[in-house]
Amino acid sequence: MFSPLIRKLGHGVDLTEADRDRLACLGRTRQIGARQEIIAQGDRPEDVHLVLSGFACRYKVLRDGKRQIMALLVPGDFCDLHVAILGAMDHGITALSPCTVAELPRATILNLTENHLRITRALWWATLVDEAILREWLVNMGQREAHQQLAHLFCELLVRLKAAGIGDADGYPFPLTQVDLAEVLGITSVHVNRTLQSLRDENLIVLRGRRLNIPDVERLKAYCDFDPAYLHLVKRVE
Amino acid sequence: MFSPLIRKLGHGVDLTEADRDRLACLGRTRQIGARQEIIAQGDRPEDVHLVLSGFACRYKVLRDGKRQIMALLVPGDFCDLHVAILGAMDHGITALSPCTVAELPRATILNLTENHLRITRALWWATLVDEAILREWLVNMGQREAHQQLAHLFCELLVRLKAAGIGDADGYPFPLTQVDLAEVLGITSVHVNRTLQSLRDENLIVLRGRRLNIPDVERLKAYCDFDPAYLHLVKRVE
DNA sequence: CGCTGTATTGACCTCCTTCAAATGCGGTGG
DNA sequence: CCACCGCATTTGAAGGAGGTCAATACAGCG
Repeated sequence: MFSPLIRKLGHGVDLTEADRDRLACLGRTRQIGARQEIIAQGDRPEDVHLVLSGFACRYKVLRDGKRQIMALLVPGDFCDLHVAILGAMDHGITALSPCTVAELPRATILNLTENHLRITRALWWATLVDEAILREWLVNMGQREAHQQLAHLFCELLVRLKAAGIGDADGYPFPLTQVDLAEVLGITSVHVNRTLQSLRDENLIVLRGRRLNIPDVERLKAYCDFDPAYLHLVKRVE
Repeated sequence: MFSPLIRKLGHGVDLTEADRDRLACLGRTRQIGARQEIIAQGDRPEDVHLVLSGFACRYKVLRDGKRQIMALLVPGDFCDLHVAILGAMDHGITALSPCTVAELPRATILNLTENHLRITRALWWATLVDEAILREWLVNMGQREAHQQLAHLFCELLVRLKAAGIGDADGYPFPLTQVDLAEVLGITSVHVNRTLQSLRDENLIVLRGRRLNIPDVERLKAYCDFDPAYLHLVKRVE
């Protein structure tokens, strides 16, 4: 049930069989429809939420109504591991597709982290990877232009989804609309549309029916100068 | 000596007098010249670095030579609290002005966090605030245009520096060049220049001799829709 | 088979970039 | 105190990436 999480954490920390069992079934799950709010800005959720299936996003809405998506959450990603420390949520979380979400009582998490050093490290590792992704997104927005931005995002998701056990070597389910993509990259949906078309024309991607395929992964990576090191998902030689 | 850190942490967690003493003098300090590297990309530093005075930045350089600054580090900010978990640095850290940096042996940090729950929480809180700042920067780059971006950055620094005990109610030392600013915001230095001029023309800021003054803080905040909640520096009513 | 949301297109506009040159300024040495 | 150097700031002109607005086409679905 929690396999996307366990799978992902395995890339950062060596968990024992017992650790895996402890993580294997905590709390209850909830189904969430596409476009439904999971956690609202300002909330102080009692439980920690974990995405088990589907896509969700962190976002902020400005006073003028513009929305920026600050993270895409895929299976194995936590929504709000931080809220216990920080107090209220300074942003919202919404499902982009139908989602299954686990609700872990805060006490369970606290108990785990107090008694199991390796699990604590694994969770900390996960939050640091989230931060590293955020940094790379900043680079993406600041220094690359639309074509490379999109390509880079597609490459990132390929790696992240593989780590969660989703999709295959050259494609994955992709429920985001062009408006969603625009809000991720900080550009217009009109411009996303035109940029996608040109990527398609160059046969760098095939995006159809809520699924993305990448005919030549190496070519796409080269196109946007993608280096997966920041994801910390490849165990390095010590 | 460590007062900027202690001051800052006090905004997030209630430290006891004893906790403060424990944080008050750890490890040795090092002077770093402006434009000197503090930690290089790919390093695996043995010590944890903490800025005590001056400004530094996190950055990444792309293959084509373009540089994106992903964080400004001011007194009280850690450079690499995360590296112990994550392995190698996936980015570099450079001094933007002459800096004093404390080098805390990793063992000291580990020891502190193993034995003092409140300090652990405080350090964790600090990394979460860093992450929250990163998210807001993403919003800034994605949704605001240059004028508001700059204004927002200036407002953020006013609050952060005050929390570290630097500057006064309406201004602070500001050693960044226009090129640095450009690399923070993901725009050209030429455009930074023209944008600064127009902010000056509207008397929203006074930037001269490496010092920034804000004649009317409320007006500047309103101008860029600044809400300091994301900094988690104001203790909220429970 | 109509409804609703998403994708696509066109025309026009503007913010920001690019390139290149000029000006200003703080520090240093004479 | 002045001349000079290197760096940062400023300016101009021209071009391009991306934005805006609004209409149209399309697709899934009850």
